Parts: sequence; structure tokens; C-alpha cells
Amino acid sequence: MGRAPCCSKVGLYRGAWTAKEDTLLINYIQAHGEGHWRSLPKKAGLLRCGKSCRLRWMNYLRPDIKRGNITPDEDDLIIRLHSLLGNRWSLIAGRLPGRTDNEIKNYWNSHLSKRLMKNSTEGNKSQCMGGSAGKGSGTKASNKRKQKEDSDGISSQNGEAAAKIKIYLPKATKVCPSSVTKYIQSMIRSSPRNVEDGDHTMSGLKTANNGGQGWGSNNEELDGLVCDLNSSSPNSVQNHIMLDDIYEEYQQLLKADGIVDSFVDSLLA
DNA sequence: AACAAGTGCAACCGCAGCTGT
DNA sequence: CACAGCTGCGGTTGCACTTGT
Repeated sequence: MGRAPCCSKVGLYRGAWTAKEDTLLINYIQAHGEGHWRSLPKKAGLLRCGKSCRLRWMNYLRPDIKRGNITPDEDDLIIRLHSLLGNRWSLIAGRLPGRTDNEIKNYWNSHLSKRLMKNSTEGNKSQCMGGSAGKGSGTKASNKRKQKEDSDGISSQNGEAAAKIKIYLPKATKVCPSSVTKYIQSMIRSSPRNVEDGDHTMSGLKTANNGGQGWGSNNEELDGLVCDLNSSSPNSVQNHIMLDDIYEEYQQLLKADGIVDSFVDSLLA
């Protein structure tokens, strides 16, 4: 739409948040609730743009955020969900109670992508002997660039290996109930079997556009798949949802119409 | 001990979808 | 229908801290 950036930055603070700013933001949100990020800074007495406030709250100040290391279970789930969903960090985070999309994204970029790359390249070591120079080569900036190339699968060296991991890496889209539905529908449409069958659609996955009032209230199957974890207390979620169960949910839904079962099987193989 | 390189993570940026007018 | 504003997302950057030489 060509609109100007949300924050013109004139007279606004940037960079790390101070404890005082955190307190102001927490107090305001506790009193007035989340939302209206555009006007929030002014009302809360913060010299920050709304975007920055939202990010700070979502990624750091929210009371239900779980701090600390990613557990092996979470680690495993992230890998599996990423193989299913691609870089849909918010969707993956939604299945990991207390974890933020930013945290998962960082964890993936700094730990998992490297580990998976390493694992997969170990399988074809013979092709990797002429790889990049070891520790100490290149600048930090070049390393970052390399990281990007690796994660994008651009690196010609590792591209093939990356392709083995990356089952489906769709273009990034905003995640909301309707887009989740669209994504699943697009998966169905793009499945070879669907092409053969022509008119095969998942009856329970009609586009649900409910204006963002909760997850798919018009769509019972999606309710089961993508529930709003924010509506549950972290404890109750932790008590009732095992991480493996979450993955099972996806698997069962995908298998429900038998459309993409081969796709899931390929992930599990 | 000093420096360079590597790592982790908070924060920023730009884009795109949704909604109201 | 077109447009503008708001919101949320993924990608990227910057920097403090850690590790290696």
C-alpha cells in the first residue's frame, strides 16, 4: 500500500528497553489490556513506537512466557513441525506453550538448522570435503551471509542436503485462522493425488474467515487443530497437552481425508 | 592478558493481510 | 471498489557475551 513505516522514529527511543520502560508497558497492559498498539505508547507514557511495544510485550514481558532452555521434547517437536509447516514460526510457537515465535526462530537459526545440516551432510561426507574453511575463516558479516545461504538452501554445497530436510518451504504469509485454512487447502490442491482426483476437497476445511475472533470458530476441525493456546493457562496446557500429542493432531488431521498421508509418511520415514 | 572469532538473543525492518471508511 | 491505517509475520541486524588462539 506504500504507507509510511509505523514509526517515523522522530523523538522515539530505539534499542534495548530499560526496566522503567518495561514497567510502564506492563502496568499499562495490565490495566487496559493488549491491543491498540499504535496509541499505546502515548497513553502509557512511552517514547517508543507501537510496533516496538508490541514486540517487547509479545517476546519478553508476557507473563505466560516460559524462559529457559528448549527441552529435548520441544526441540524434537520444532523439527517435526518445521518439516510440516516450513518457516511459520508463529504457528509452530502456537503449539509450544510459553514459547515465542522469535525464540523458536532464533533457536532454529542458531541451533537446529546447523545441526540438521550437519546430520544430513554426514550422510554424504564424500561430497563435502571441499567445503568452507574451518573456524576462523571469514568475517562475522560473511558468516551471517553464509548462515542465510545455508538456511535458504542457496549454498550449492549443501543445497541437496537441505532439500532432503526441507519438505515444503512455502512463501511466508501472515498466520491467522483463515490463512491457516488457506495453507492447508493449498497443500491439498498441490498434492499429486488431488491433481488426479480433480475435485477432491476437504469438506471440513472450508475457508474460515471469522474476523480473527478466536481460531476458526466456524470450523470445527480447525478448532481441534489450531486452538488458541492463549485462552488456556500455561499450567493447564502443560498438564493436558503432551508435545507428541500435538504432532499427532496434525498427523491425524492430515490423514483425515487421506489426501496427504503419503506426505506425512514421507516425513516420518 | 589481549585479541579475534563465534554464539545467542533482543530488537528492528519491510511486507502483506485484514478491516474500516 | 479503492484506499489508508493497523496489526502481525518472517527475515535480518546489532550487540553483548563466550570461547578459542
